[in-house]
Amino acid sequence: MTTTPRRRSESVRRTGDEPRIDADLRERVRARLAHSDQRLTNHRERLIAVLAAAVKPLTIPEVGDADPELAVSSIYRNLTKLEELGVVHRVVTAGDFAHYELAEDLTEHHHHHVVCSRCGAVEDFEASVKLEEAVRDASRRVVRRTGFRIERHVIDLIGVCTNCA
Amino acid sequence: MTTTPRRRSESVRRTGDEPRIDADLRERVRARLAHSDQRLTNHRERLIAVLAAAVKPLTIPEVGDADPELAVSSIYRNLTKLEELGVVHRVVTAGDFAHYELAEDLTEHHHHHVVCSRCGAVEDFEASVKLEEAVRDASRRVVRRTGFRIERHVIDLIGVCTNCA
DNA sequence: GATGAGGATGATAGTCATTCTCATCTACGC
DNA sequence: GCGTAGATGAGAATGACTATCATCCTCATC
Repeated sequence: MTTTPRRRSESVRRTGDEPRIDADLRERVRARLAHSDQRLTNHRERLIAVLAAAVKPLTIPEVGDADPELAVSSIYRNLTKLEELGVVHRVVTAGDFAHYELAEDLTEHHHHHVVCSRCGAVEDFEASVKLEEAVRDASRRVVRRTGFRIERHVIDLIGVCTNCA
Repeated sequence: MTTTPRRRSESVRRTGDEPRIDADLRERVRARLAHSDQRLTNHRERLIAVLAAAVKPLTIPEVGDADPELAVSSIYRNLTKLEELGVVHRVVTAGDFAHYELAEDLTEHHHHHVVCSRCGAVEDFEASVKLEEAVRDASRRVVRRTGFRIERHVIDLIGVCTNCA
């Protein structure tokens, strides 16, 4: 815990009750939940809505700020469950909080992360075709050598963000 | 904290008092410490010795198992300090414990990691020239776009190790 | 070879993100 | 309406990590 906690209550949207979420996305999430006998509850849909609206992976406090109706314990519980089901993905950084984003196969947007080593802030970037090819080659080699079943890859660029510099 | 703590007390070496560490490595570490008015104490040298002997990044419990004379609180303190000084590097995974390894510029061995998403175990692998080139290109693009000062990159292959499969 | 000062050590207590508990609520079938 | 199974949320518990502080080196100076 060397970094200071980040507070960013910026746009606290006071939505009435309807979570804004694309109908197509909702159906895909619902299908994935149903596959494991899980419901897409109102709260879960809101959670998805917050993540879908974000342009970068969010921490739990950020999710709570974006929709204050969501209780912290429920955010944790639901994010954990949604991660098990492959709906969201947890991004691990050196910061104090884990970051969460929608799974790539739901957003159709394969990307990677730029991470600030000071404050743990995360941004997205897209890799070149050459980079993706090279990673795929490496995966194949590693599978042969170690016996790991490789499921995905992470490419992080680590540096210092403009805020911390 | 979904994974169970890993206990691996394998070869608990009862060294007399001399930490086995390559003289060249010791001088480079000492120089780096001296640069910030830090001493290379007996305990720190042992810590380095444990990491140098390992073929993969170790957790704090693993370091403690490898050299039981080292107190846990001192391991934490020293690893934190050594990381600040760029002597060791902290590897963040989804597991319960952080992993530590010697910094690459001390080992002259640029490499990346294969990480088990179940238990957090880590192995090393080396990337192809093509992969490294592609990452360097991506870094340059990101620097132009975001203003981040990029210092290094992480390429992790995430999967399930043979133990957990 | 004492002395003292500054840093290092280690047992223990504290911190805090995350997980667990459990009483309550909600959705839905009967 | 009634029952049941899962979802919620406030607060307690967990546990990796950090801070504290009395004690122990290390080493230069006398």
